[in-house]
Amino acid sequence: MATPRHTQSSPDRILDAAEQLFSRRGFYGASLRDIARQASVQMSLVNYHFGPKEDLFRQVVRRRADEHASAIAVSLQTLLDEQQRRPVTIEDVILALLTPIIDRYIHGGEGWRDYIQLLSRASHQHQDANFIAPFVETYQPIMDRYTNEFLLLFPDADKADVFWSIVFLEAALANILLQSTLAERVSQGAFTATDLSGVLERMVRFFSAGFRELARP
Amino acid sequence: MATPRHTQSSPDRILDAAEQLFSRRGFYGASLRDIARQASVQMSLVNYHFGPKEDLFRQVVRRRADEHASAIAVSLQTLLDEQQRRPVTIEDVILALLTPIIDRYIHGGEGWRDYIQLLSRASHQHQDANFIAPFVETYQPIMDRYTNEFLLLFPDADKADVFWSIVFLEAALANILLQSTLAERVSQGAFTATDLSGVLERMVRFFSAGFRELARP
DNA sequence: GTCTATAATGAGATAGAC
DNA sequence: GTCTATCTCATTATAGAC
Repeated sequence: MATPRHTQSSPDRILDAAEQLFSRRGFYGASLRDIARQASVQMSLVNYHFGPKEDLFRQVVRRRADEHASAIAVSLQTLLDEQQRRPVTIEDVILALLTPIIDRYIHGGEGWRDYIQLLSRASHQHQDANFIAPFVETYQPIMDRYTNEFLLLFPDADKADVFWSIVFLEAALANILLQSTLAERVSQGAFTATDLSGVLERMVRFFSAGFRELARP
Repeated sequence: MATPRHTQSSPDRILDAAEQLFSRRGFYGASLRDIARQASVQMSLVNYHFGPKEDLFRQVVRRRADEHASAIAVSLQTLLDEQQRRPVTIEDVILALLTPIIDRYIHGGEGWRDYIQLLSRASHQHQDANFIAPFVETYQPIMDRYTNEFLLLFPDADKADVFWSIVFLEAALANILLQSTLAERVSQGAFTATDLSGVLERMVRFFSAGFRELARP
């Protein structure tokens, strides 16, 4: 029995390396050569385990997307169950949507941070259908349910106002989680976006106020 | 005198083609081959006129960034001049910041839309210092002045709350202008982000409410 | 300024031995 | 499953004729 040089199997190491490099350099910028090198395997093994580059990418996405989509489905369902005992507010729904991903960003380790960068980046790569397809497939059903919930909260509002409010929320979320230097530049160095302490509470307050203002009939 | 096959000079055609392809496929995804083909020139001409790929990219950015940065500087100054006659509101400052870019997006033609996609994408590419450097150099000074103006509007607020509010605003702006399919997905086809009619007014209302809520001391 | 031709490198993918 | 070796193609960049 050979002593393994690595604690993880080759496929796992390849997935981890691909996740990191795709998230940092994008689909085109990350080469299979670099991925193989970082995973300490031969290039041919990547193709052996995962097929062509597009397939590798899809499997990188699926590994985390399924878990995350389930988590926001659960948090919404928990809220709907409570609804029988108390009225649900816009703050509740926003919190249910944001908590799972911000939790994973803060406590999920490097792999989750890499995946979340990839997810955020995908929201900006819509031209490339292949790039966003694995995300859309996974998230579309649950996001439709959230949209419906937002609409129910403001039954008298113009639907376009509610749609735009959701777009503003999702757009801000995507950028923040990209661990962007945006926060650092805005604050002129006073804080970084990596420091997400308090951002969840701030987003809930900020965007709830926005929803209420814009969705006023 | 040869009859020119094109109304534009070769360097202009190359810049236009590069702008479009960089904005749609990113820095790595757009090859010099494709850029040259789209500009109807030989590949060697690209290098002749603009040097290496990074230099070409920088010149694509600079062509529009200078004009846009000037425009938001002017709209801020106009506001500060009015300030002697009437109090300036958060709505005024947000409007001054957003109007120039949304105007250009709607009325500036394809070139401006391509550039704005590039700009939005850059806010997501912070790992690549070379990629965002030309943007930061141009926009940092004027954005610092806007940040200062936001802080002055809420003198009693926690500065972190104001910084985060700005991050939320800029993040949403970046995503919206990317002509993202996000809006289409959220509304389940009811409208597209390309249809930006009314988005300016909606953003001003939505984000003003968010600022006021979050910046309450 | 523009062309042809080509260098030099890196890309993704596969064949075949072990 | 893993390796070596190689194929084929696309990439950026440059040399040199006109």
